[in-house]
Amino acid sequence: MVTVKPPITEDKPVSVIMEDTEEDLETLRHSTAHIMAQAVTHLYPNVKLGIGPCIENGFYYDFDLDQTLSHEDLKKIESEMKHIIGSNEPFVRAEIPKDEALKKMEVLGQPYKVELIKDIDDEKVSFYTQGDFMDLCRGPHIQRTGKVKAFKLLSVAGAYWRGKETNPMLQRIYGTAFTQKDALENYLKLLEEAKKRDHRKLGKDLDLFSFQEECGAGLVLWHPKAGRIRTIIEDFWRKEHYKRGYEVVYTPHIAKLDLWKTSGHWNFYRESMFSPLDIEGQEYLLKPMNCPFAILMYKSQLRSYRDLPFRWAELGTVYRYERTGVLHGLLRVRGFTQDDAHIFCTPDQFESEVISVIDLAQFMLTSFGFKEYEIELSVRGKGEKEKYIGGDATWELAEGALQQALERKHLSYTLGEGEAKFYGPAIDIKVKDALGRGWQGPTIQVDFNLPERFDANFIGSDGKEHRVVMIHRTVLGAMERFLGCLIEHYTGSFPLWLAPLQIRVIPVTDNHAEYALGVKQRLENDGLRVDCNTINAKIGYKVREGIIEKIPYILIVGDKEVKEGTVSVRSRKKGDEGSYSLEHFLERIKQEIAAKE
RNA sequence: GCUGCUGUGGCUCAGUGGUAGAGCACGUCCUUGGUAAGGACGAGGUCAUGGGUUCAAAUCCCAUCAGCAGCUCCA
Repeated sequence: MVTVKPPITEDKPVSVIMEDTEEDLETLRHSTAHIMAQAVTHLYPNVKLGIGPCIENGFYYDFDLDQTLSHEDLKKIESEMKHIIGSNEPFVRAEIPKDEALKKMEVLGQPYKVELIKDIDDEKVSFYTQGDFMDLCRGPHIQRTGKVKAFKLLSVAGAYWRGKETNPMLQRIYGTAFTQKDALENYLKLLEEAKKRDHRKLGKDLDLFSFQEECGAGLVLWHPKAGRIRTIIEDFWRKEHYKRGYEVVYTPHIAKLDLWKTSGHWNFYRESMFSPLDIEGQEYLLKPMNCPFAILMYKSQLRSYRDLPFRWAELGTVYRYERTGVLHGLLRVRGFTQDDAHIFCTPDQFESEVISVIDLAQFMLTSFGFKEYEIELSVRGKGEKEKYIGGDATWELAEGALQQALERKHLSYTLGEGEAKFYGPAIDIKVKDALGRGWQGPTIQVDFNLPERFDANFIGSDGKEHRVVMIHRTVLGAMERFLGCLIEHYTGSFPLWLAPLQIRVIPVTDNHAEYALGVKQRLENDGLRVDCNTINAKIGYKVREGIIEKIPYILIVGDKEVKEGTVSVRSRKKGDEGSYSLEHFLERIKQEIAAKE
């Protein structure tokens, strides 16, 4: 494909032949955005243009229009785009002195472009023109509009000008483009597939959880099947924590306002907290975090360096006020249970503690089948120190310590500036949902500040008081979000060890019901989760029900099985597998459970 | 919170200014059927909630609640 690129050395445009690469696709999409803007300008001459970049899977362009765009309008815009593509106009690059460009955009009534040009730190600015449409743009672009072979406009949504909440809201049209028609179709199919994996849909279909209007937004009702999964996760979680020297603690859901003032939450986290409750004239707050309780517990007696580290784990349910628009199924809720823990240690122990938490987080993610995740080192943002508690020295120390732990583990990570918590930097691990959106799961946060605010110390070997180091961490994140990610990860087909119902026994006729119930009993005696479908229906029907419910194993028993003392096995993975003795089957699934497959 | 869209029986959805429909699911009965839907009959909805317009509203308007896409936020 050929692209029109900005000049490399000389003051004139050059064309460069390129392979069909990712960069190439970006150029195509960016050019398609320009064509869309041209089409919109044709249809709505008064439009004020914002910006129109390419993004991960396509492009968008922001428009300021008097009327709101509907899906019907998208179709009109699409057909106008097809005209423009059909006319096969060339993209022509031109450089204009900045002041001239400013005048031009003012005359054209394009205030957003004026603003953009003013921010450009150069004497000249570049424009690209195709046909009757000219747009401020750095480039590069494809050679002619006719090169666009496959595109589709996907949605309209509001977006603040330059991403600032105080700026006017523009209408953003999202679209995508590919070099080949089948690539576009594949992408659209992929989106359809992703919809089927959506945990909100599967949660309903598989009767896992619900939200009820009467209950409130962002408050999860865990139905029995999800309850079962959660119990399995929690049991596993507890076992693994005890193995690693953790103790399990429990703390209340509310505490006096003063506690939250001391901890700093009242000053730094108030907008995420629900309003105080009045209890006998005292103000109490619903907890948004578990940490102040842990530190109170720590302070309940004098601590010696000989006792450290303390590793106190807690499945702590917290409540955070989230604005209505940000709620998202199980992935962003208002009440959730963190698989929290607070580690109190000496400065010397800090690094090895962080490393073992990283190990535990990796072990947990691997156990639940997550192979891909991103690690981010979340540090303070530049020039916004007022958002954080604590002095520069402690922050730098903490940030450096986390970074060192990551490097010691040879883990690749990205740096998230301004992503730190208000009380300290963190290592955040993100897991992706069906649509590839990242959600924070495990997190390891250093806190040199709470110990200071609560004056939490230990007696060192020198007999003097020293400030204790506190680590907050989760290795799953929150139970709600984790379940949501699990559902999408497995498309609702949970591995045997997690499946709420592992096995269903189906008798061929009423005559085999007794045998079927016996099989069920036998399997239940071995701790398996089994039911037996004795309803009056043909087995094809019952098998279908079992498949839709994504049950890992369906056992069919009829005359043959009764006579031979066997079960006919239908697995979710392989389908009909023929008959096995019950003992053989038991052996097999016990192995599968142990392997967490 | 902001922009736009949506809200009809358990689920998926159709429908129109004159007092509601389909399929699936559910119940009863017939059928006893070997690996993705056997048949008959039946029950089930104040069309999210509260106002307003109208002779008349589930259908139009407003507000609230809830959901969806995105922005912002969060992380």
